[in-house]
Amino acid sequence: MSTLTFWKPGTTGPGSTLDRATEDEGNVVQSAPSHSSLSLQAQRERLPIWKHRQKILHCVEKHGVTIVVGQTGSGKTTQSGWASEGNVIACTQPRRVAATSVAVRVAAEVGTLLGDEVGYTIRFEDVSDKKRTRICYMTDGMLFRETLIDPLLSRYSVIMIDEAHERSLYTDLLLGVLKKIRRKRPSLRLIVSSATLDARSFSEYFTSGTHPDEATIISLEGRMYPVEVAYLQESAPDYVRKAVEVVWNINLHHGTGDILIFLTGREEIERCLEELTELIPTFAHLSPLFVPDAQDYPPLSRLLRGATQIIPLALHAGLSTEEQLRVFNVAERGTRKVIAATNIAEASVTIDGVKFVVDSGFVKIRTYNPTTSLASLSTVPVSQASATQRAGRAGRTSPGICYRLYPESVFASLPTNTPPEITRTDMTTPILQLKSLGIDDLMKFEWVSAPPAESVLRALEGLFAAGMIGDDGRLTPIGEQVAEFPIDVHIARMLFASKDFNCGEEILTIAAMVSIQDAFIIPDGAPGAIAELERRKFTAEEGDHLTLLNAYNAFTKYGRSSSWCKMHALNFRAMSRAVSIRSQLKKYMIRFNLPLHSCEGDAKRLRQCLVSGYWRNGARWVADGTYRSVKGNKTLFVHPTSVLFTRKPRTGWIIFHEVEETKKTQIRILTEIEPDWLLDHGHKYQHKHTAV
DNA sequence: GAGCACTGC
Repeated sequence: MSTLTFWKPGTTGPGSTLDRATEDEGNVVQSAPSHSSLSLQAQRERLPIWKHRQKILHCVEKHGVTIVVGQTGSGKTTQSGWASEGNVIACTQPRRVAATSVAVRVAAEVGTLLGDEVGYTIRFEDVSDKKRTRICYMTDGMLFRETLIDPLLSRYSVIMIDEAHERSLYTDLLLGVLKKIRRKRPSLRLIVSSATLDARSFSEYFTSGTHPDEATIISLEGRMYPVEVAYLQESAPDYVRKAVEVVWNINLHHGTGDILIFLTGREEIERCLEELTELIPTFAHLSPLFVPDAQDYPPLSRLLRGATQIIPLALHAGLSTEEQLRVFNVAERGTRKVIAATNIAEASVTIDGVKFVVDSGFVKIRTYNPTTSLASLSTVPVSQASATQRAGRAGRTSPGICYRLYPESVFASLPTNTPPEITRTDMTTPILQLKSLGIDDLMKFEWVSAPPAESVLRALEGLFAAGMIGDDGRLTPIGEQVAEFPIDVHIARMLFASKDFNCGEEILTIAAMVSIQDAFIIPDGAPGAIAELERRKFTAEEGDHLTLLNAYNAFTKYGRSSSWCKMHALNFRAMSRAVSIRSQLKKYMIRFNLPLHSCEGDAKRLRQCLVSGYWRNGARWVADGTYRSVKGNKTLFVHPTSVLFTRKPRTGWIIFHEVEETKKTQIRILTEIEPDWLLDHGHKYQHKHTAV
């Protein structure tokens, strides 16, 4: 084992960007607690916002937009005039768990029942009362959706956007719409809560084109412990290996405290934990009894006394809920948890008790290339903001240390922030929604960060080709309706087409099933082979769409139980989500008078209907087992999860749900079709719009 | 014959 030398430039003290306290996190939704006055007092002390409420209220009264730096939660604004007489305060979060857990806490603090004065609204769950709720926590996507119904958001007097620095797609869209709303309705007050680095740009955004007093910035003290940052003197060629070495050294030289390692994906996490457990028996079996004379091995004896037993744990989104919850078990005395995690641990999941962070400095990020219309998943260096956030994970309950597996010079060269999601995503759905809001001139829309012009163009072209917008650039009647569907544009288009093919019932299920990820759980090794056999029971020879339909129907038939899923290699969480999505989409189908006819086992009709949504995604089988795309003749590899992974389709032609570039260009969720069906749509397209 | 960062409606 090589010795590691880290250079320690000093402690990051209060006032730095590390000093940010986040109050909203917590993965586990708490049950509504009943507070004694003592614990209520304790809660207040934990919420700096309570201490600073007068300061915030003062700003909110004086300025249209208040940017709050370093603090979250809107606590006591409830008791101000802003929440009286039919006025409601909205408070948005980028994630569902955050929206619910903050609502639970604030309800307890205010001393009301959840869903009464304080409530929350997230997809599939509305725990609020139209008349009584004064402060409503919600996801930013939910509030954006509300603008489609009430474009001025007239029921709200104050809107607070929390975690704005994360720059989620809907945070950005919401900020853009809110700036527009404030011109028409200046009485609406905004509070934007962000980390230090972005505060000024938010303030500049809201003051540009208005008067300089429009926005103000206030800074609140955080409550976090200092985190010492150590850098490697040289970059490691293999950061997984290096992470293992660093963890082992921490284990030898430092006292108690859990270790959190940031890696990029499941494969790395598994390798890291494997190498780590390989080390454990190496040292553990050399217990003092088996060492002939400890005096002869001073380093080893020191090691044996100093080494704490480690508990290796993985944390990534692919795990079941049970497996994810294991990271919250408190380590027994004399042991420490070593958690190898993806970016999920950066903001979504907070683990207290972590004293050491080991940061690889890399992250997997999804980017959309508008030129090729391809989404790609690639490993890139993290941003400084991200690295800072990761380091902060070591100082939640006590002072900590963050080991960065790269030199400080590399940190200095990292981009300041991760590019906002809106700049690296397919804009088709967002643009349809903005059009539905009456924003027809996208050139005039004030983006916080503009998406690439090509992205906007590509989206407009696609919407035009799909008949969602007309020659005048405005929404067509069907475009208006599709904009309301909480699903991808082309899938929504397919739901409308089901009317012509008499298969609404089945297409609805397929629409829900393609919206979830990973319906099947196929683990590695021997259990994987058994799971594979289970999956074959659902396999339809026509392809994956029908296989998913079979799985869904079996799931509902056999009682929607978690144990049944376990037996049949299905992901219970994902399947339950599909049930919720289906019932939500069904409401829209009824509203738009789309019949819910069954195709009565006529798979041909079903496949024809699929082509109406997916005709742009056609491909042809070639002898080497890969496919060539109809559009662009690109080589496409079948994803190994497909039932057509090993089989040549009878007709040689397929449509697919999505394509993604990883190491290869892969297509997921395939169905065999007749080439004529594709041509029919192609002709229509060519005929209607000559410019492809 | 082989693989999946993370959200959201």
